[in-house]
Amino acid sequence: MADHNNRYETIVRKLRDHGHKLTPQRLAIVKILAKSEGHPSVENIYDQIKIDFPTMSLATVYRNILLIKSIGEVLELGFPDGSNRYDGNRPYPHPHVICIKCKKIVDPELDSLDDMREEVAAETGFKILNHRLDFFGICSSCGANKG
Amino acid sequence: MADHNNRYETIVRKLRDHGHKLTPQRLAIVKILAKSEGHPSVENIYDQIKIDFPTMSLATVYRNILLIKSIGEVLELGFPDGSNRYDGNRPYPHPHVICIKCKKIVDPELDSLDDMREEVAAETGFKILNHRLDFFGICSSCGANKG
DNA sequence: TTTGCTGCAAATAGTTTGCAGAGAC
DNA sequence: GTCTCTGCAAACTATTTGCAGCAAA
Repeated sequence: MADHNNRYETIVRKLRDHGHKLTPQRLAIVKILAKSEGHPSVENIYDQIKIDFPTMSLATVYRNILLIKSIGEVLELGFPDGSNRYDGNRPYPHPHVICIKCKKIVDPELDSLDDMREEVAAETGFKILNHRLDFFGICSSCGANKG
Repeated sequence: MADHNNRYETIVRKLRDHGHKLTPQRLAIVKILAKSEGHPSVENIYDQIKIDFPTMSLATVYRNILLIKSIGEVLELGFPDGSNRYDGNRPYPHPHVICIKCKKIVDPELDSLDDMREEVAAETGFKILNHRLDFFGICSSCGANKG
């Protein structure tokens, strides 16, 4: 998809503009982040890259994700159980719907959140900088395959 | 406050109904959960109880919170950085506003969330079971004391 | 008296870090 | 040629678990 190529180019350019070197490992990680629809995990990224780079280290994945986060080009979805999922396509806060069975993560369309932000700011006196909204449930495929 | 006493009684009764023993350590943990407005952390609970029970173990705090969670009487707010905060007053999902400076957590009043749940369910085909909504920002006290 | 609970210490697991060699520019 | 990056292994830290003694009911 054209969007994914754009994302790849955008992130690579931003890395270069910030003076970071473009190693093959780094580019492989960027490529996966840019082209994934499915909010991959660190392990997921690591496994995909090990096919082409058998010596790839998990530490390198962690370090590069940290770097790409620092330039604002990936959204980290950390969960309290310690799992992490990454969105390289929409690196800004947006709601997620998570299937608790198959762990699929979907981006719903919701536009009432901006109103809510203002409502919360007005009510609490906080200056709101960020937010996180997750819905947990059962997706239609998992709901159909009842055990 | 009467509400807090009610919460304490409710949780103790539910523990007894489930056949759990009422040890002094357990009751001390319940008391803190029931009376706290401020969403305490495990360390926070631990430190408060050590004043009266110097031999109290962190493991006991963890085990009892797990138990109280299992009977649905405390809401665990786990954060991706590994920190945890607990709400023994409203043990059901509700939005939170978190100050990123002083770590204060406030419960805002928001009623548009139920509509959102239905909207998401209709749009994605998920059966929504749970949700989590956090706003992050600077509270008015921290905003006033600019460094 | 029975059974579950506590305290201690060790184990666990995802992530981070130190270091020496490799490689982008 | 310089300076960052990588891979490996060790370190880190919040939480969990095994076990022996203790205590609620």
